[in-house]
Order: sequence, then C-alpha cells, then structure tokens
Amino acid sequence: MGEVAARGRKSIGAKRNPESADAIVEAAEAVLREAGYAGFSIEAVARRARAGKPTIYRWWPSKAALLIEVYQRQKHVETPDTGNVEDDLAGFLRNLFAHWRDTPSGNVFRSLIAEAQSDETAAAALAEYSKGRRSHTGLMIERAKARGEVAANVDTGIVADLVAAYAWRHLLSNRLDEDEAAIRAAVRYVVRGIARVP
Amino acid sequence: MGEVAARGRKSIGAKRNPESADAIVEAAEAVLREAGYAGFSIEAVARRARAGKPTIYRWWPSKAALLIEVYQRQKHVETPDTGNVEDDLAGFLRNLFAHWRDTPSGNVFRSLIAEAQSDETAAAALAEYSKGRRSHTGLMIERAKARGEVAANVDTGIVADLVAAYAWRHLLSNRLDEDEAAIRAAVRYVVRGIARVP
Amino acid sequence: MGEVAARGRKSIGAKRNPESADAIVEAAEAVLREAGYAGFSIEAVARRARAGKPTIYRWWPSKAALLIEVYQRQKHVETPDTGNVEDDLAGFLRNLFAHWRDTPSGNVFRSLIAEAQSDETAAAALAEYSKGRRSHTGLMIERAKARGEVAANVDTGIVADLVAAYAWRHLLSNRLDEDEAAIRAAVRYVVRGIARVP
Amino acid sequence: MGEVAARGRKSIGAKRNPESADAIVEAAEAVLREAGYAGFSIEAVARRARAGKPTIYRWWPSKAALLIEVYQRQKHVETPDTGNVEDDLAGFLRNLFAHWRDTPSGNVFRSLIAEAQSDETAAAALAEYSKGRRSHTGLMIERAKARGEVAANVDTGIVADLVAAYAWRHLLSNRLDEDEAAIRAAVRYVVRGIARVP
DNA sequence: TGCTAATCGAGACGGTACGTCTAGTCTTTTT
DNA sequence: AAAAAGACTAGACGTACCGTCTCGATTAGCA
Repeated sequence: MGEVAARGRKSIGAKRNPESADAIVEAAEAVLREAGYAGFSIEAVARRARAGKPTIYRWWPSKAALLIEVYQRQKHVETPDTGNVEDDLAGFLRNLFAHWRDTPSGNVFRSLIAEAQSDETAAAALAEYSKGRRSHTGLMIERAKARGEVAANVDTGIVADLVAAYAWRHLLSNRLDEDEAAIRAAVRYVVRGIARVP
Repeated sequence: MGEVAARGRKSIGAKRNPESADAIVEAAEAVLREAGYAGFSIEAVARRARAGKPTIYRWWPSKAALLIEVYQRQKHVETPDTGNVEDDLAGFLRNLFAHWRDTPSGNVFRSLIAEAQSDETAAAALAEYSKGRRSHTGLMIERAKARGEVAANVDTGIVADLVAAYAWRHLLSNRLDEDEAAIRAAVRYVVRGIARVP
Repeated sequence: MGEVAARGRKSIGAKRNPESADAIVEAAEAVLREAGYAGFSIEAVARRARAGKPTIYRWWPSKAALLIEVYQRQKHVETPDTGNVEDDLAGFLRNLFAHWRDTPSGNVFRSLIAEAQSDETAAAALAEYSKGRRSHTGLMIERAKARGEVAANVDTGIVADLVAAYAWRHLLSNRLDEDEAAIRAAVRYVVRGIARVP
Repeated sequence: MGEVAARGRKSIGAKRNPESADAIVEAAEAVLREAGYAGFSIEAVARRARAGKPTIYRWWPSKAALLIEVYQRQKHVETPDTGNVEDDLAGFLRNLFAHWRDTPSGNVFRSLIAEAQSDETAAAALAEYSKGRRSHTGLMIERAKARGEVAANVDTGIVADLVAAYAWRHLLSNRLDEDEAAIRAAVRYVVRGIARVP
C-alpha cells in the first residue's frame, strides 16, 4: 500500500513525483474506506501518505478535487445492454448499488455530494461529472428509442435524471441494500407508468 | 430577533428556559441563512444567540439535532389536491422547489443531508424524518388510487420515493430553478410511463 | 461518611442545616484527599456532598473560605516541651511533617497557599491564620527565654517565621520526607548559628 | 511590544520562528504583570501574542513550562561578595525582595510555585530549578568557609535552604516589603544563632 | 393556626478556558 | 523548479467549572 511504500520517499527534483501523487490518492481512498467521510481530512491524508500538506494543496486545491480524482480512479459501472430497457435500467441500478456497497466508491461519492453542499468548487466539479454520467446513462434510453421501445419524443436527459436521483437518494440514505423487487418496481413505474390501464 | 432579545437573558431556575431555546434555534437559522452550511458551527450559533456552548450541547447533542429542529420549525409544503395526480405531484414539486429556494429551508435541509453523511445520529434522524414525509407525499397517490386514477397494486412508497429522490437530487445539485416543463415531464414519465404506446 | 448520609437531606426550615454544612466540609476534605488540589472544585464538592452549589456559596464565599474551614477542622500539631529548645523545635517540625504527610492536612494547606496566590481573600485569611500559628510556635521560644536558654533580646516572631518558612518550603516542594538529621541540622543552625567558634 | 509587532507574523518555513517564541514569552510576561496569576491562561497569552494555541502547546507543553521560561528570561539576582557572610546573605535577600517587588519576576515565581501544587510537571521543573539556585546561593556560604568565617562542617545546602525558605515564605505571604532590620535579624540568627552566650 | 421568610437540593444559565484537531499558507532545504 | 517537511495563524471541537439564578419543597418562628 501507498502508506508503506511512502516511507522515506524523497523529492525527485524539479518535476512532479508520480509516486507521491499515487501515494496521496491511495491514502485518500484508504482513509475514506476506513474512517469514512467523517475522518477524511487533508491532514489525515497527508499523514497516511507521509506527504506534506502543501504537496496535496499544490495538486488538488480542495478536498473536492481530491475526492473527484479518487472517484474517477474507481472502476465505473457499465450500462448493460439486454435488448430490454426495463432490464437494462434495473440491472444498471442493481450493479451500481452493489458497486457502491462493496467498494469505497460509495463512500467517496457520498463524500463528494456532501462536500458540494458547502464548497463551491466541489459543486461545480460534481455538476460537470454528473453531466457526463447522465449522458452515459442516457445511452440505455437512446438504444431503446432506436429499438422503438421508447417513444421518440421522450426527453432522455429527464429519464436519466430520474434514474440518477433514485440512485443518489438510496446512497445518501444508506439504503443501498434495497431489494431487487423494489428497484425493478421503481424502474417499471418510469418505463410503464403508474396509471391504471382502462 | 433573538440575538437582541438575548441580552441579559438568565436562567429561570432548574428548568429549561424557552427563551434561550428559541434564541438558539433562531440564531441557528440566521447563521445558515447568512453563512450557509460552511459557516454553520456551534460556536457561531452560540455567539449569535448570546448563549453558552454548553447550553446548546445540553439540549442538542449534535449539529444534526439542531439542524433537525431548525428544519422542523420551518413551514412545510402542503400537498395539493386538484383531483388529478399529475397536477398534484407537479404542483407539489413546484411548491417545494420554490419553498427551498425562497426560504432558509433549502439550506437547512441540504445541510442536514450533508451532515448525515458523516454523522450517524444525523443519518438516523434524517431517516426518521424522511419516513414521515414519505407517507405525507404518499397521500397524493392514495387519493388517486381512491379515484381510480392509479392502479390499485401500485406501491405508494416507491412512487413517493421516486418523487422525493427527484427533489433531493435537484436540491443537492443546485437545480431548484428547474423549469415547470421539466418537472412536469418527469412527473408524467412516472405517472404515464415512457413506453411507446403501440 | 457524609456523602452517604446526605441522601435525601433537605432543608430544616429557615435556618442553617448543620448536617449540610458538615457534609460539605467532609466532602471537601475527601475530594482533597483523593484528588488533591488539582481536582478540588466547588462542583466536585457539591457533587460529593449531594449539595447544591448555591448552598456552598451561601456559607463559603470562595474556595479559600472552604479550604480554611477544612484546615481548621484538622487536628493541629502541638508544640513539644522537652526543656530544650533545639529538641522542641526539631520535634515540632518532625511531627508537623508527619502530620502533613499522613493526613489530608498537608494537601489542604498546600492548596490554601496556592489559592492565596490568585485570590485576595485567601491571602488575607492565610495571613490571619499564620499570625495565630506564629505566636503558637513562638511559645517554644518564649519558654526557652524564660529558662535562660535563649537570649532575651531575640525577636520571637522572626525565629518562628524562620521555622514556619522551613516547613512551608518543604511542604510546597514535596520534601516532607526530609530525614531527621537534616531537620535537626537546620534547627541547630538557627539555635546555635553557623559561625566558627574561635 | 510583542503584541503590536506580531501583526501579520507568519511561518518562516519548516523551523521554529523565534519571533513567535519571543512574542509568546513576552505576552505571557505581560499577562502576568497586568492580570496576575489569576488571569494567566494559555488563551490569554495566545490572544495577546496573536499566536495560535497549538503553537504554544507545541513548544511549552504546560503552563508551568511557559512560566519557567518566562522566569528564566528575567534578570537574576546576583550574590554579593562583601567579605562578610552576614552582609552577603542580608544583601542578597534585600536585592531579591526588591527584584521580586519591582519586576514581574515575583508574580511569575509565585505563579510557578502555585502551579506546582496541582501540576506534576510544574513540581518537577520547579525542583530542578531550585536545585540550581540552591547551589548558587550556597556559593556565599562556601566563600565564607574558605575565609574561615563559617565552620567547615556546616552543611551548605541546608543553610541555602533556610535562606530560600525565608524568601519563599515572604513572597508567598505578600511580605516582600519586610524591613531591612527584620531581614538582617533573621540572617543573624542563622549565622550567629539565637543561643544566649554564657 | 396560618403566613412569611429563609434554607435546602437541583440544575439551567451565560461565560471562560481547556487541550486537540484541521484549514490553508508560508518558507527552508533537498533533489 | 518542484517536492518534502513542518511551522504558522486562526478558529472550531466538545468538556469542565465558574458564580448566579430560579424553582419547588420544607420548616421555624412571628402574627
């Protein structure tokens, strides 16, 4: 682990030391994994990475920037492609919940959202990041449109937004262990609607 | 305002002084309004309320507890009853967004969610609070069921969850100025579904 | 002990309850014995005595006042009368050191002196108390004068002062275990002087 | 003064900033001079020195440590060398009393002794310091021995102890204005003894 | 006998200080 | 030129006491 390799790490001269950068991001991830957002501080990361605080501030001007880099290093959840939009969305959410539950990713992303509530730059970074993810999620809808499964005039962004909102809410409420049926029902309501068929 | 009336406020004996409690909650609200979550500290509240820190800690063991009380003192958004579930839900969201935008409530609730990401008691309190609100929102669905507008086998909780998720996501992403059309589209997708009608 | 008997002790009408006073002084003594001056606070005494703080403040306006009462309740060291002034003074110091070492008295008196360094009333009370003790110690010198052992023109107060100073210094420096020989030598220097006899 | 020069003082890199250390010790001295031991707190010193509390705690782990440094920065009283031990000791005491009376030293040393009654480290530091001063005072006795003025078998340490005890007692009892005659009498009793010459 | 007044335990109150932690900045030294 | 290291000011954290205040109860002594 980074925090061990870091012992006695020295400057390598007038250029960025990738060992340090790695050690810092790994330390940040480790801190988040072990102590959660509550224990996540630049101090703690610097201690763990055996780095000076200014070294961290030089490359990541805020906690948020570091959080984003940590999150982006995590493996992301891919969007399934089963040929059925309901299965795609439900499968995606199931995988995402599992990913957030079983890796530090969940902690990292929760922290990022929390940070964005008091830090302007975190908010901006999160917005930027979300935009990218939204279009990624939107692919599933677009494919369904192409298959004729979804009406052409549906706003892909809004649907992706609903799906992301459902995921966020469960992450932020510690409800990532939601059972399969509930996830599927939520997806079905979006896909089929809740109106009584006359 | 509390911070003025507070001058010279003393103990009223071996029981809680409601004047102090009021001054503290009002000060907390004022701090959140003026400095946001970033500037919200027990110290700041104590200073503003002209109260001792121990007085705050005596009654609100954590920042979260204070946030919750502040939030609950705010006027809540009522659920409309237009006779049409889509109008009800869209109207509710519109009102909720306006409320969060135009009063300190939004800031308070954002802060509470953020706090819950690092504070166990805040998480528990938020879960408890959410449960209550979910059933409140669910009333709109129940009424629609009673009218025959919504299928009887629809899970009210899941629909309320979707609506709340949409609201949370917009609050946490600084997108409370979402336009009417987008809100209505999102609600329609839930109510009518996105599937192409054959 | 006071702290047990205190359970349920109440007012006995419009006059001072001697049970309470006793319980408080005993509690103060117990706190000093067990936690020393560092742990001696009005809060701690009130807790231990199951008394209200105002009850303490009503009768003892300062920590110093309470300390003085506690000290005066202690048994005092008597001045020996052996017929020899050197033996008297050495014996007195030996007994005093033992008393301070083996009872709470030492802790109490140390505390009183310490308190007097930052509390005016404690300083005054200590001065008053010291005056009394000085004349008490002076008796040994007066008796020696009467026996013709000590020159008539010797200032009794100054000699008593030297003896008290020696005692204070050892108390305040945690050197109450000074051996017999050193005490005797110090006394001899005062009685016989250090000058070389030609 | 330190508290003015301190404005805008910053770190001077990865090493101790002597300006800060100076400002802190000077502030401590000023606080003791102006508010006495009662008003002497780390908070007050930090405020006065415009220093962060952790900076103080980094270098002086306790109030006692800071007090000692303040005391040691004061000019010390030299031991006179008149060729007569009685004049030496009386002169030394007279100078010491004046020094304690007219400079903050007296307040500082009083505080240190008081602090030592509740703080173990202060007690240890005071003992260490006292040892050094005792041998310093002892020089006057040693010189008298060399001159044949004092008997060779006299224990220098005990005599020095008697002298220090007399000084402490007057300091702690607010009797630094003791008149010349009383000081000289006390010294004479030690040097010549109080016994009636037959 | 019934009222007044003082006392009691209790504990809340506005404050100050504690000693620790983190934020974000600064500078020297090393490579 | 940049990394490493650690000091710096600043201020929040949650706790312990300070000395004051009011409460509700209890009871002695005066009316």
